[in-house]
Amino acid sequence: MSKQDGRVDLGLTSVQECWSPLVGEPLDESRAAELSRVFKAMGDPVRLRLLSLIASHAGGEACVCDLTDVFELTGPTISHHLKVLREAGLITGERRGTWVYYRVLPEALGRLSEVLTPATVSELSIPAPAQGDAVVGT
Amino acid sequence: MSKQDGRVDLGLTSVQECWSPLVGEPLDESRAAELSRVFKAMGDPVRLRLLSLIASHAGGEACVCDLTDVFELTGPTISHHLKVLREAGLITGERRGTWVYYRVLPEALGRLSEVLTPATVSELSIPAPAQGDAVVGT
DNA sequence: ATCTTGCTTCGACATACGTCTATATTTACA
DNA sequence: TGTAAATATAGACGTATGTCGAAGCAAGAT
Repeated sequence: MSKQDGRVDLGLTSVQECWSPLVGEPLDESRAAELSRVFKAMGDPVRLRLLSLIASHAGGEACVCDLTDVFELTGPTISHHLKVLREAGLITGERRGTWVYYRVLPEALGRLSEVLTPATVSELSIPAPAQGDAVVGT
Repeated sequence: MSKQDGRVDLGLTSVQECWSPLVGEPLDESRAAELSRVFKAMGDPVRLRLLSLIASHAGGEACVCDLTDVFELTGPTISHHLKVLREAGLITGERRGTWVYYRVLPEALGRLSEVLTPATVSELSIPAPAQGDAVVGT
């Protein structure tokens, strides 16, 4: 994907460290399984909104009652979705008194964005290492 | 989620543009539906590997025959998964002669990473706008 | 023309998933 | 102790999804 066609040539030969895991080299079976579990958890509109509601809630956390009201779904259904997000490692829940508070695990989102971001570092508005090119680690 | 707790305060008051859509404000129903369709497409190990294989293949594209060999799955199944990725807007296919070549749509990955990245910009190694803070557009 | 090869579509099937109601569990409070 | 409120779990049910084999469609080869 470098020299012989019309696309950007970053002048890198040992490129792997610079590219995302996704586009740099074929994902191996186990990493794909691992990653797909997280994406699958986000592959439902209700769960995405839950994630977003939790993340954007004041204090970075939200109790289940805050979340249940937003949807026209029963408690058990919300509880189920929260469990899926929890088991995907995207959120964590803590009981305080009668209520259970959920918050997003930032590392999880971070790892995910790592998978996607570098793929398009040249096309995005993210300030890429400017006279970069020489950045290749080792 | 800014001043009153122990977390990073970027000194921003009108913060939305700086945060990802996901953590900045609750995702509205239609955007969540839209996004979740893409995540759902990536929520399968085979499809993730297909995406990765296409992206990392020489020339940035791969023909279906290149992909089929990698898996112990029948042609129709691979074809089905490619269709899902296509309909999610993640890849595009072009017929040249007998073969069909697929390539990843970089904007799609870009948009996705936009959703995730800024959420953790402070914890990642991505060079964030340095004396930034003033970056808030309008 | 007909055959072959590469890929897609169709139809069927088993399993996974989202939702519900009913029931359990945990904690607070009278 | 008992009752009420907030979540979670269990079980059931319909729909969606991943997989396959068989059949269809293009495009080159004979």
